[in-house]
Formats: sequence, structure tokens, C-alpha cells
Amino acid sequence: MDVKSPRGERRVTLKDVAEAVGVATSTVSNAYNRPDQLSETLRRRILATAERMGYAGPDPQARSLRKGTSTTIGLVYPSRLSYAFTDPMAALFVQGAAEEVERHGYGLLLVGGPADDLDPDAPQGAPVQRALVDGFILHAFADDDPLYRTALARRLPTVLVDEPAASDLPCVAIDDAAAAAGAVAHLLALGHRRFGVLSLELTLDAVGGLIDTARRGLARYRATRERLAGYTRAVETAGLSWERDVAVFESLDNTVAEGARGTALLWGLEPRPTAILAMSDQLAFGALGYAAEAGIRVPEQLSVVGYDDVPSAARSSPALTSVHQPAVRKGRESGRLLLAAMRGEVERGCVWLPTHLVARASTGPAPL
Amino acid sequence: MDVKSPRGERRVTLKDVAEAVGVATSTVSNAYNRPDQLSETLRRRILATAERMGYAGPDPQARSLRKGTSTTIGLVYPSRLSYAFTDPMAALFVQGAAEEVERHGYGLLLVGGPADDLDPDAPQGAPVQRALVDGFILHAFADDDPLYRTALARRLPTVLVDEPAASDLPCVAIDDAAAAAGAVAHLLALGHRRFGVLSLELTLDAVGGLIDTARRGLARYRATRERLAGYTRAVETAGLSWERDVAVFESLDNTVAEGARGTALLWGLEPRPTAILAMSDQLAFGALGYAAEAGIRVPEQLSVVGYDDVPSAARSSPALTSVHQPAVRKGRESGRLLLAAMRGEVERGCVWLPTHLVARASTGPAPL
DNA sequence: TTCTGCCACTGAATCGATTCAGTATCGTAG
DNA sequence: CTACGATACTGAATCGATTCAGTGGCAGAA
Repeated sequence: MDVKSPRGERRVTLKDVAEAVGVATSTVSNAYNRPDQLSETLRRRILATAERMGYAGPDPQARSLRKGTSTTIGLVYPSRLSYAFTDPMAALFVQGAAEEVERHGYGLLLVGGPADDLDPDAPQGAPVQRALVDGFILHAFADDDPLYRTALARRLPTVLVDEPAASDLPCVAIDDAAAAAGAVAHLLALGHRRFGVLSLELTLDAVGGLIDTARRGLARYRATRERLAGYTRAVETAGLSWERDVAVFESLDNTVAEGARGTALLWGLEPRPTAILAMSDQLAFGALGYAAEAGIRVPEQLSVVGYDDVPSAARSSPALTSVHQPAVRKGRESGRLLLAAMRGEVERGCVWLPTHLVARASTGPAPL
Repeated sequence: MDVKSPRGERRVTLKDVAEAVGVATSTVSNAYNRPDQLSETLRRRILATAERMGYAGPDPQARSLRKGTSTTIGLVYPSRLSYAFTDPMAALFVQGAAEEVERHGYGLLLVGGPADDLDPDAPQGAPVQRALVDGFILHAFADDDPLYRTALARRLPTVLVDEPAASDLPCVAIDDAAAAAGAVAHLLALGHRRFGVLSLELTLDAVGGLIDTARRGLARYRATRERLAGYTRAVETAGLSWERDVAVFESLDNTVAEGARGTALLWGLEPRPTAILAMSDQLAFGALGYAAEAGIRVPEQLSVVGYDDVPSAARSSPALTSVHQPAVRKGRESGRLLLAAMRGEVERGCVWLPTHLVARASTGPAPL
């Protein structure tokens, strides 16, 4: 009947221990949680009995219900978790968030979107509805992602990352438009006049491939939207045309393979771009990979600018020029803001983190 | 009084909704969990009322207590989480574990060791004792880590990763000794006769720096121990001396900086090693970094072999020769085994995953 | 008409702890 | 000798749901 205990032994509870020792359940509870409330001798006796009986300690679930807290914070990704972690950026962000929350005794629960190929007898409902957490960090949602509303419906303290469009919730972000414009400025200064953009997904159901000007305005992810806006502004300020001089490839996911595929398409255009603006280092690595494979010399024939500046960008060959953003700190700030919100300290407005361009060997003067 | 609701409105419960609609609580519960148990009209009315009252849905904590499950699995690291995630390997492992468990509707809770610089009024006790999970994946513990016992004391289904020494629990691992020996064999074939090892921590309280032969035998982490054994075997089989021909640097943590520091020390030895055996790619990147900085030509003057073969190893300059291990698959297998164990399917013995050496540009013939 | 079976819903027990007001005991001070 | 304050422990209420054995009503069959 009971699958969990094949031997049929019912699980030992605090009550069992209390009966065995001959004290009230409250006393056993105190033995674990408030040692000052009972004599040291009794406490030792209780703990020894518990040990002997195989009592696993106060059940976290019961405690959690009674105390009204789970000392866990939820980190929510719009996609499947396994997609979120294909980019080392994700690890850096987690590192920062973990650093902040674990210092305050909190655990970090990774929560993904609903899976499509779900095991038929898996529990129903979105993971975000079932998550045992005291607060949420919502990471880079599309404006119209239904999961976003579902998460907010939990009415828990919440922090938004890269998604300050919506509302009066605390948030953490970078000035993506300015950062993107900076990347263009760098290339303009090197004489580039024709660009290829390797874009992240624009919408929940990304189409992928080279996209027309109309679709460029449809981005539902704030970061993507802002970066495109930044590119546009910088390009047009320089007297160039966003439509004529910039080709945009929308990738289906943030992977090296997609970056390579996009670069192949962009390189096949006529006239061909002299520089690639990638929205992540993963995509940029794909560009470098395709170039190496196709015998295109970087930066002599093609310049490449990444985005994020993950640690390995400095080690690639050629070393990748990239827009640096403080990933670990982003995680830390998210955690900090959430913990503050949970203490009831309302922090209004966004925390804007600085970025800067790191010029390395993957960019150079435009070819004639 | 109630910090969570600054406006003083008590939180809305299922009972409140039931009263408002005029039905039993069980009916409201059914409206959420068993739609077939009530008429569609009543269900709609209940859901609408709940929405209007600002009911956040059945409380996960209460549900969790009642149902006796949390649909969450815990991924436990011996150190602080923020240390675990300094290596991209960690992200790949998480990716695999997440892929497997989220497909079955489970969440993934990251659990770290107890923090030292803890916030004074953080909840007491190790996070592992408070974790709201249905099972544990224990990642690369030292044999004598007390946290290990604490985790087992929870008496939950458990899977061990890189730690099959202990017991009859299901586990996932690679043949570290053979893999390490393979790295040595590659270098021997290239004519190398004098080696420097960049080792991971040997014990919970690592000392760091160059270590003597006695300490080499003290490794408490299975992976580290096995790799050292593999190096030893390969070196001695070739007629060389483990003590005379191999210097070992123990790093304090798995970072590029430590790899560089270790390489500097090894390079300063007399006679100097012609090849570096690193126990992680992070350490190996440190070796490459130091070499570049010190003007040491790789592989002409010094060969470097990494371990793990993370994706960026293929992109470094020079491209890193490394022992490949299937990190994502390791995560997947861990998840799979744990879910099986939770279903009561006992799988005996370890799952051994294959490794292979990937030779790239960072290794070459030994200098004369 | 009576019986059977189904549908839609109810009530109470239960999950395993924590909390807090309250009681008994005892040493000490007045 | 009484009163008082500590100290050590008890008992019952409570957290917010889920579950399951009922109950009543109604349609269709006998």
C-alpha cells in the first residue's frame, strides 16, 4: 500500500518519539527547536530515543505549514530549465542569487515552464503553482507569457529580472539599449557600414531565420526589444538605414549552433555584412565557429561582437569583443531585493546595473 | 503584526472561498484538483469567486503536508552553492538533472552546505535538514563530510554522484582512474617524462600549494583519489617514479586563478615539468593563462591536459586537450535513478558513464 | 411503484508539526 | 510560614489543505 516504506514500517513521527519517551509532543519539538526550554538531561534522552527509533527529525513539510514559511526562494525561468542552462550566463546568475540567499539561510528552487512532453501521470498544473517558496525571482519573461500572470497570482513577494516593463515590482536590469548602441558605435568607429544581427527570440513562438523589418518591431522580450532599439538608434544616428544596412537573424534558441546557422545566412547575403552583432556570447561563438569552418578571417574579413562577456569570451580564438554585463551581481541584487521585499521593505524602481564594451581581437577595421 | 500583508487583509484560504460560495471545502478542493467530481457550472462559479476574492489557489505547503509529497527533488552540494557554480560543469549537470526531473513534473531545489557568514537571525540547522524535497541527489561529497550523514538521516530516496564508495545507494560515476591514466598515456606517447598535476582539493580543509607524497594518499574525495591513483598507475607502468617525476599542486578551489597560481609554482621547479595534468578545465585554463602571460609557448614548451571537456575547451587558444566526461548525461542519469528509486524500483550498483580523451592543440611532443 | 445506480456534493478525520497559555514543583526571600 | 518568581513541562488549538465514506435526489429499469 505505502510505496515509500516497502518494509511496511510506518514512518516515525514526533508524536511517536514523545510517546516512547513519555513526554508531550511539545517537549520533543522544543528539544529540536528551543533547547533552552527543557533540561539538558531530558533533551539528551529525547534525542537519543529519536535516534534509536530512526526518527528523521521534524518533518519539513509540517513545519513549513505551521510556521507559514518554507525558507526557499523560487527562481523562475519562462522556458524549460534545461534550456535556461545552455548558457553559462545562467550559471553565473544562479551563483549570485545563491550567494545572497544562502547567506540568509534560504534555499534556491529552480522552477521551469510547463513541460510539453510531460510524463502522463506527473502532477498537473504549472510547476510555478506548486512551488514551495516564500518568494519569486522572475527571469526574463516575455511580456505576454501566461506563466507570468500565473506566477503573480501566487501573490508572493516577487522580483523581476530583465523585465521592468510591468509594474511596480522591484526589478533588476541593465540599460540594454545603451549597451547595444555602444556595440554599434565601436563598429562604426572601425569603419563598418553594413551589419548582421544575431538576435535572440523575439516572441514566445519564435519563427527563426532572417526576418523582415515588420517583425523586428514585434519583440516581446524586453531585453531583445531594447537591444534592437539600441542598434536602430545608433545606426540611424550615423546616417545609415536600419532597413537597408542591417540584416537581422532571429535564432530559435540561444545556442552556438544557432549562431553558426545565422551567420551562414547573413554571410550569404548580397551585399554582405562586415560585422556581426550577436545578442549573446553563445551566438557569437557560433559566428566564430562558422567563420573558422568557412575560412573567413576574423576580424580581417568579418568582425564579431558578443553580448554578456562570459568568462570564456576572453579565451576564445580570436578573443571575443563583447558587451560586458555583471551576471553574478545581477543575481546577487535580485536576491537582495527579494529578501528585502519579504521583510516588507519596499524598494521602488529598478536597480540598473552598469555595462561596458570589452574590445578584444574579434573586431577590427572594416574591409575595403 | 502580520508582516506579509501590510494592508492587514488576512490571507484568503480555501475555506473562505467555500463559505463565500456556500459549499463544502471539499467541493472547492475538487474544483481545483478533480474537475470531474462536480458540475461544470458550479466549478465555474467557484473559480470565479476565488478569482474575485484574490484566492491564490490551494496552498502548496498545506497540500504538500496532506499529500505527503513536495514534487521537488534536492540537489545537494557539499560546499556553498555559490562555489559550486563557478565551474560551467555544474551548469551542465544541472541542465541534465533538470531535463529529467522536470519532464516528470518535479522541481529542482539547490541545497548548499551550511554557510559560515550566516545572517544571525537566519533559520538554524543545515539547509539539508529543512529542504522540502522528496529525494536527494548528493553531488561529490568527501567521504567524511558530516553533511553527508545529515542528508542520509533524512531517510529519503537518494542518489550519489561521483561518490560510490559508500554503500548500497544507487550512484552515477565515471571511471576516473582509467580516464586519468588515459591522459597520462597521451602525454607519454608524446615523449613527456616529467609532469605537474593541478589537483582539486584532497580534503575538506584543503591546505593548498605543492604537496608531498604522503599527502597525496590522503584524498577524501573519490574523484580526486581515483584520478591520483590513475596518474600513479600510468606513470609507474611506464617505468617512471610517482615521487620523483611527478609534482602535485593542490588547489584551494576550482578556479582559473588557482590553476594559474599552481602552474606558476610547478613551472618554477627544477627540473621543470614538460606537461600539466589538470583535474578540471578551469584549472587548465589557468595554466594556459599563466603560460600566455609568462611567455611560455604551449604546446612547444609546455603541454596542458584538462579534465571535463567543457564546451569552451574547444574554443580556447590553444584549443585544450581534455578528458571528456558526459556532464549533461550524468545529470540525466542521476535524475532518472532517483525517480526510479522513488517509485520503489531498486537499481543496484553504479551507472558508469564513458569518458574519452579529446586531443587538441594544447598538447604536443615534449621539448628536448 | 420500487429498486438500482449514478451524480453531485458534504462532513469529518487527517497529514505532522509549532505555539502559547497554563500548571506543578522548587528554591529563596521576606 | 507565606509569597513569589523561575524553571520544566503539558495540552489543546492551529496551520490549510485532501480524502473518503457517506447522503440525498433523480433518472431509468424492472
